[in-house]
This record gives sequence, C-alpha cells and structure tokens, in this order.
Amino acid sequence: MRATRRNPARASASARSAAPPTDRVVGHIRRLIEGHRLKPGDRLPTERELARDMKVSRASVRSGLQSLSAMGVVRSRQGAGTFIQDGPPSLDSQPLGLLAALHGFSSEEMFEARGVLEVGVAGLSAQRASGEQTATMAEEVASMFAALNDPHTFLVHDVRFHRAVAAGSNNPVLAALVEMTSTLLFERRRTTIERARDLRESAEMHRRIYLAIRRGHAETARTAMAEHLRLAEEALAVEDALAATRAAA
Amino acid sequence: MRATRRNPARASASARSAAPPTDRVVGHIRRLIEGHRLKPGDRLPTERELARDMKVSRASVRSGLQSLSAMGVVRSRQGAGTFIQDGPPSLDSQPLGLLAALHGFSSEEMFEARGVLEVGVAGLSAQRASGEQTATMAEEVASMFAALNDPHTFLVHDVRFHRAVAAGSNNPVLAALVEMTSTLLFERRRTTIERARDLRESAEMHRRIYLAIRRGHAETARTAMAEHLRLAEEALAVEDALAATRAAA
DNA sequence: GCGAACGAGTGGTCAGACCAATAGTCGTTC
DNA sequence: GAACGACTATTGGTCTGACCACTCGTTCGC
Repeated sequence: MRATRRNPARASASARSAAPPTDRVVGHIRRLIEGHRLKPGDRLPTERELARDMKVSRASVRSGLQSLSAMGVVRSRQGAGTFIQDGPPSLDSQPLGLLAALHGFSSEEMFEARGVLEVGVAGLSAQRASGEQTATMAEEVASMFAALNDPHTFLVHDVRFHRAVAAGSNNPVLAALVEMTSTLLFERRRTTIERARDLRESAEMHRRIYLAIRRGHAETARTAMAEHLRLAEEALAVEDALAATRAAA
Repeated sequence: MRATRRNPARASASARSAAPPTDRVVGHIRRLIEGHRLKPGDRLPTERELARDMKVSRASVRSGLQSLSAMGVVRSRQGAGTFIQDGPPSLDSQPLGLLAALHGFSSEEMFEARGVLEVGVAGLSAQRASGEQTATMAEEVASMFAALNDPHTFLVHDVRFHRAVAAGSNNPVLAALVEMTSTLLFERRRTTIERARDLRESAEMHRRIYLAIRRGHAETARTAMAEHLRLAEEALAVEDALAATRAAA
C-alpha cells in the first residue's frame, strides 16, 4: 500500500484542520461574526494575535483578511487595526466593476438591471418610506435644482437621491444591490456628465418620483422611475456620442 | 547625511509607484483585462514573474491576487497557475452571505429582494428567451417532477430552473445578481428542505412560469413568478417553524 | 505501445525582519 | 491649567528567502 500521502487523517478523530490555513482564518472570523461576537465597527484581534491563537503564520492570517477586505466585510487601517465594516451594508462595487470590464457589460444591460431593481424599489419605497426618509429625498431633489449649472455636483446628488429611494424601501438587501449598480454607472457617467444638456428635465423627473413616493402612490412611483431611467439611458447615449465625436476630431 | 531613508525620489522623475504595491498589482491586472489582453480562461503570468516585472515582492503580488480571487475575478490552482475566471459571470455569493450574517438580513428581506429581481427577470425572459434556453427550463421542470420524493435533488433543480430563467433574460448583469441572491437562499434552505411538505405544488408553479415564458406572455410570467416566490416564502417559514419545534423537543 | 515514475514549475505556507502609519503618553510651553 | 508637540509602543504593510504540496509534461521501463 505505501500509504503515500494524501490528506493525513480525514475520516475520524480530529475532524478539524482539514481546510487550508487561509480558509480557516476566513471561517474563524466568519463564525465570530455569525455568533455576534463581532459587531460592525468592532476591532479584530491583531494579526499577530490571530496567527498565534490559530497556530498559523501571519502571512496566512493576512491572506484571509485580504479576502474579507476585498469582500467589504472588514477594513484595515495601518497603525490602527482591522475593523468590521460598519455603516450601511454595501457590497463593494469594485467586484461588479471588474466583472463588467471582464465580460464587457454594456450600458444598456446596466440600465436594464437598474430598471428592474429600482422600479421595484420605488414601489416599495412609496409604501413604506418614513417621513425622515422622504425628507432626505426632498433635500437631494432641491440640491439638484440648485446645481443645474454644475454637472458634477448635480451628479452627486443624483446618485444620493437614488440611494435615498433605496433606503426608503427599508430593505437592506435591495439597498445594497442598488448601491452597487448605481455606483457603477456613476463611475461611468462622471467622465461624460460635462456634456449633459438638459439637467432641468432630469431634476424634474426626480421631483416627480419623489412626489409619488411621498404621497404613497406606488404605481405612479414605479412608472416615474421607469420613465426616468429610460430618459437617463438616452442622455448617456447622447453624451457618449458627443464624446466620440470630439475624440474623432 | 546618511541618505538612509524614506522613499527615494518622489516628486519628479519616475512619476509612478505612488500607490501601494498591492493596489498596483490589482490595477495592473485590471488594465490587462480592460485592454483585452487577458480573456476569461487565460492564464496569468506566474507570481514570480509578476513580482519581477513589477518590481514588488511576491508577497505583494499574492496580496493583490488574493483580492481579485475574493472578488471572483481570478482563480488560482496550486501547481497549475492563476486563471481569469471563465464561465458565466457570477459574483461570488460569499460576499453577500457574509454581509447577510453581518447585518442579519431576514428571510423576508431576502425573498423580497428576490421578488423584485426575479419578477422583472421573468418578464424579460418571456420576451427574449431562445428556444434552447426555454428547453433548459423545461428540462429542469421535468427533473423537479421526477424528484418529488427526493427533496435535496428537487432543490438543486429548483435553483437551476431559476438560473435558467435568469439566463433567458439575456442580461448578464441581472443573471449575476439573481445567481447571487438565489444561491444565498439555497444555502439556507438546504438545511430545512427535508421537512418540506408539498413539492408537487412547487413543481407545478415552476411549470406555469415556464409555460408563460415559452409562450412569450411577459405579464403572466411575472405574475406566476411573484406568486411562486410568495408561496416559497411561506413554505420556508413553515419549515423553519417545524425545525424550531423539533429543536425544542 | 502504454503505464508508472520522475522532475521542473507553480501556487501555498512559513519564518523573521524591517518600514510606515497610528494613537496614546508625557513633558513643555504659554 | 490648558493646549501644543515630541516620543514611543503598537499595528498593519512590505520584503526576503526558504520549503511544502500539487500539477503536468516527459521519460523510463516493461
């Protein structure tokens, strides 16, 4: 038989440590979170402590933490420590961004996905948003009207408005998904927003969405959001065309 | 003077290397992908090569690749190499899973998010799914009927059906989002599926969704999907209750 | 010809050291 | 006494070099 190797001891006894060190670290932190022994904002043990306690090298600890960091679960600050990410849940949009680059997601596809998500979210938001939440939306709409001559500022409030609508759904899962997709298009549009032509129309659309939500008209809110996204997609196409024209010159 | 110290040359000449090594590695790979010099399935240069070419340590290269791996952009196989992830684009569901644990997403919230996504997807799928795509759905439905007495197998085909519907939308962004959320609930339900009572009803619902999509009836497909998810949510609640009862005994 | 053994190459882990940023401590100064 | 500033222990970030575990193409033996 030779007993040449393979995994030493697997079936019985000592059921642990079958997994590679990096995975053990991720699982360890994960269990701490799921067991509510680590809450958002909490500081993790230092890398050196984790390495000692788990009997792995610090390199493996760092490897695991690097994964968690990429997923947006923790955040490390040199000299201070590693902390559980707090604030509103939000998948880092970087993953989707890279996948977008990798598979060449088109703007049409992005807008369509946004449409499916945000139209539904607008409906839910109309049914549930609190007064405070609708007030936030109102503020962003006002800021948009105030920034009609400053495209970059306008865009910032645009994104914040959509975030506020998502928050109004009071569903953190949906809010995280909306955040992810809208951030992505934000990155994209930031480079072309200077060529936007009709910000007033866009602001007006946002105002109509806000009014529908505030009045609790779910279907009206859904329709307005759908219409808004349709126009926004057209606007982006126009801006792209202008950018392409200029590039050719 | 001693000349010990600090970063040699920063202001002028050699304008690069401002960013930390790990970020440089991520950016480097990202540029390779965005410049289409790396396609899905391609093999990356070895870690030692990257380290040499970029003039950073292998540890930093590994750090960057670890991030990309956590995002599902690349995948490393010991002894073979590191490859750009191919296959259908799919965010690793692990990020959402950890966020779910971290913020305590409830089943209701998950189902609601699924509802918003998949109802919309069902409508799009009815409008666009190819014959091959609907055929895949039909196969999964058939497999579900064949597995009425085997809950675990049933559940596998259940998930695959929803994946097939998402594929039918022909929108990779939506497909990735659906994949992420449904995988999450799959993990959850796998532990309670044994207590399911009425798989036949569930299979029948899936069949109705399939028929609506095949016939191109978008609104019917949306309604059927919404109804299905509503029933599935109830079923999960019942299974949970049973599990809780048994646990108490 | 074909399977088994080999070995170069690759990612995974370990060890120890040093660098860089942080945050608390303690003294100085006004 | 309060505010400011240098000092220092602590912590994450990087580097180095070594070894391990696995993969896969090659080569050897039958």
